[in-house]
Amino acid sequence: MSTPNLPPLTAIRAFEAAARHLSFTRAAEELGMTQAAVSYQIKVLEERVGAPLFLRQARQVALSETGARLAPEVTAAFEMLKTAFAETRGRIDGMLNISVVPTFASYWLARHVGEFQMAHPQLALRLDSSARLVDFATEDVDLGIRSGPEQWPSPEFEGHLLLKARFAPMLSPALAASIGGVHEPADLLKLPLTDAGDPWFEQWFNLAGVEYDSKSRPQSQFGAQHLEASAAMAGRGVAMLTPAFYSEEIAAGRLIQPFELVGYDGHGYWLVYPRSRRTIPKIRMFRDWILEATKPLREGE
Amino acid sequence: MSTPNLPPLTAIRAFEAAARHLSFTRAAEELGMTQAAVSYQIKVLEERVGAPLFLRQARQVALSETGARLAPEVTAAFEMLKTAFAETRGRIDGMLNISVVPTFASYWLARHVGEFQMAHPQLALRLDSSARLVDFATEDVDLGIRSGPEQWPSPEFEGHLLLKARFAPMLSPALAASIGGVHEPADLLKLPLTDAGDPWFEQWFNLAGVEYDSKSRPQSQFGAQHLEASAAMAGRGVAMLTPAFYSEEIAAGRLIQPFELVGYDGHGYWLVYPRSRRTIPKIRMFRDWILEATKPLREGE
DNA sequence: TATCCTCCATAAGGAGGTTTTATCCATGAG
DNA sequence: CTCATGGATAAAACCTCCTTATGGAGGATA
Repeated sequence: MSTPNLPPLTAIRAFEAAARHLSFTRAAEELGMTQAAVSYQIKVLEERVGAPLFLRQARQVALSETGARLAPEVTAAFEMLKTAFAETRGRIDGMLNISVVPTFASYWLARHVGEFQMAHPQLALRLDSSARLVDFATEDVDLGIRSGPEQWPSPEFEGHLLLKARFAPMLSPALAASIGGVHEPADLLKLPLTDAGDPWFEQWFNLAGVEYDSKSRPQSQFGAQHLEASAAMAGRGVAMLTPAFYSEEIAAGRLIQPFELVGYDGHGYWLVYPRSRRTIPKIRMFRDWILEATKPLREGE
Repeated sequence: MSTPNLPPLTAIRAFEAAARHLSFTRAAEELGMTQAAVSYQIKVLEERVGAPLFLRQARQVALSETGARLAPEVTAAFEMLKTAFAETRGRIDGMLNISVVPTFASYWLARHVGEFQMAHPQLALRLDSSARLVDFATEDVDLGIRSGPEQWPSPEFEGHLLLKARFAPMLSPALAASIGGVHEPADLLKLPLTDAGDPWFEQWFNLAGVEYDSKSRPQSQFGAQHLEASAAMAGRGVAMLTPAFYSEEIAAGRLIQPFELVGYDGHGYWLVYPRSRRTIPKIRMFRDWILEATKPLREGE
């Protein structure tokens, strides 16, 4: 079929309201405009349709036959639109999609997200844990938690530092025992490293006064700290981890941190989201919550 | 429920088309606007809704979850509107409402309307025959056929003279025979008149050189000529009728017009309709047809 | 891998559709 | 008869919406 080009939508909307109220004046009130505007729009529509839609009677208008046939259909269509957008609004407001780097997801968020859900039970949370860099334009994500350098440099994104990514070597008690205990930093080099190419190793050993060259090691992949942690707990090597994440593992004896010395290269975990969306309630709710909840992580250092 | 105020309708329309095509460019083509305009409208809608509706991917856009939920509903709503207006158009274009004064309806239109319907079978005709003055604003009427004075005086109505309302006395043959035949105008005064107050009687008798004073007679009601005609044919009196309407009755012997003398006071039968609607096809069709079909009535005099 | 092509985003500017203001008219009520 | 209500209309202001122009990103092509 060809294009039966609809009449101007504003005119249709005016007609719809007027048909419901059988009054231009009340329709104008509902639509937040003047009676004159409604009258004009109805006239426009009547000219477009080629027939009167209302019969102007004394002190009131009545639907013409044409108008009477049209009105229920039009009202129904608008009803559909209204409910569709209302539902959408409800769904959007009630659903929070967060893309989180795996490490943060596993070792902090997983353990604390319950607090947020208790505080905001009306919000459904959907966590997507992936190392992929989130693109708010391409993916369906409200908030991201990413690791990145000191200043999150972007005019279009808002960024909040959640936690500085300090690091220190960790390993399983069994692995330490296998070489008679780890007493000085150099001892660690007697053991396998979970990700020898990680520049953190070089930085930390340099800090500890031990020579170490990462250039000769395999390339690291950043952001997979949780995998290294698993390997370390399994006793497969020494991992360079962020202590704040693993206090429970240390307390439980699954990991030990042989030295107090921690490195820091300016990287951290950031909460990020499009600046344009910073005032949306659910965004603010989560931001406020997580900034408060992670405050101990930042203060302790 | 409160007013869930819809987002701008133009934005919704752009979204609807874009969602169907999964392309802003093609949506713009369909809507007869530029891609930039669609992009802008989508953006407006996304800001209103508070969530992205499309995921901008390379060389194409995809619906976001929100968009995907919204799209079918919105499309359905627009579909309703389109079909509603399309049907309305069909019904309007195919239906012609005419309000006709009874006399003209009975004695001319009824006998000729078949010709019009043969010529335009796609048009459904609805004839309303009433003496009431038609008000195009208050009633659901496309065309009117009324009687009125010489010039149809109105800037907002178009008027075409169909027939001059000449008049002459008529009566049934039986009634004429009852007084031994009608030989001169004054003979008519021996018989009852169907509507003695009709000014036409006064005018005609004056024309005929016979004294007659309508002031003393009961008040006439104009436009009920068909009633007088019926009365005359039933032999109940002499009626002042427009000869053009009753040629068949005369030919059939149901009425006789004893004198050639006809009166004329400037009144006539007019086709009238709102000037603003003069270019509508069905209006033009009927106007052209009836002007042509009534041409003999005007030429014969 | 350099270039082209496609598709979307964005800024600035302007036209035209909407709306408002102000007023008039008709009708029905008090 | 006067007032109140509801709609129509004209003129002018407003502002939304669209266009033009341009840029950027990502595939496609060679």
